Amino acid sequence: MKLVGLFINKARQAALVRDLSSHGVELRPMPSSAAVLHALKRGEAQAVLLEDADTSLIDWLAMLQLRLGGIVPILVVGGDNAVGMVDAMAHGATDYADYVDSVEPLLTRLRARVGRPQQLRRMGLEVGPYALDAAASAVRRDDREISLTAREFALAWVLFSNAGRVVSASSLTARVWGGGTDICKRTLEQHVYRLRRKLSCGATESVVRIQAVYSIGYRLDLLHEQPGWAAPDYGIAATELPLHARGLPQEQPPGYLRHLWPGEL
DNA sequence: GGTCCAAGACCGTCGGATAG
DNA sequence: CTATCCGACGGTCTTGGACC
Repeated sequence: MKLVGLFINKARQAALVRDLSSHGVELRPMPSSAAVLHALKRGEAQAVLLEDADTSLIDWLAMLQLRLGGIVPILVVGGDNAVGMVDAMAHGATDYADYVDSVEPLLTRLRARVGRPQQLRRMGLEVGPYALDAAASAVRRDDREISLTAREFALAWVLFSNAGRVVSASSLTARVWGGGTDICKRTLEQHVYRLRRKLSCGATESVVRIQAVYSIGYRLDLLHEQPGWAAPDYGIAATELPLHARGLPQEQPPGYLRHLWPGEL
């Protein structure tokens, strides 16, 4: 069995490479999520191993899930500053295993997942009148399909899944293009511009707005309250915040975001 | 402290180049 | 032809200094 992996903790990475190797599993650590995609594209691995390392894990999962479409198993190994199994699974991990004294729990998970047909864990998002279908890379509004390119859909996914919250430009780049890639800021702006045009195209009124947050990133806002969903309440008026923090949400993710599961699309 | 202004940084948009 | 990337340009916003 061949794996590629992303780790923050290098000592932990070395221990895993050694322990897995003794059980006939080859783990190749990668420098970035972009390198992981490249290796998978060349058929050099059957699964991806990620270290549960706080916000890095969420970025890795978002990027890999969007680009792999659930075809390749993504297993998460518990680590320092872990976000935990529930959050990892909610963000698209195929499975989760702790690695404390023994590599056996991880091996068991690997044997159960690698080489078996994958069930897509999370297939869609519903934000206000918009529904995002990850399998089809499409966005629907009021039964009207908005056709997006792969990059545009990846960008939309990250923004919609963080509706009402500011996503930094660096985080957007990491999630859409993968960490380690050197993407010009103009490229991100160009894709945001195209996405804005497509989301508003044909609609009688614009319901969402991709708001630039000066020198920080972007935030997707829902503009009109409708039955069944509500605008986010940031708690503190933006004008009460210091300049650099205006637009940053102060509370939990908004309630109008709902993940869609197979059969709901 | 409040206001004005200039400089620099940033953003939105258009259009061209390149690769598949 | 389409998707992606980047340069150019004009408009907007932020910041810091000068002045009252």
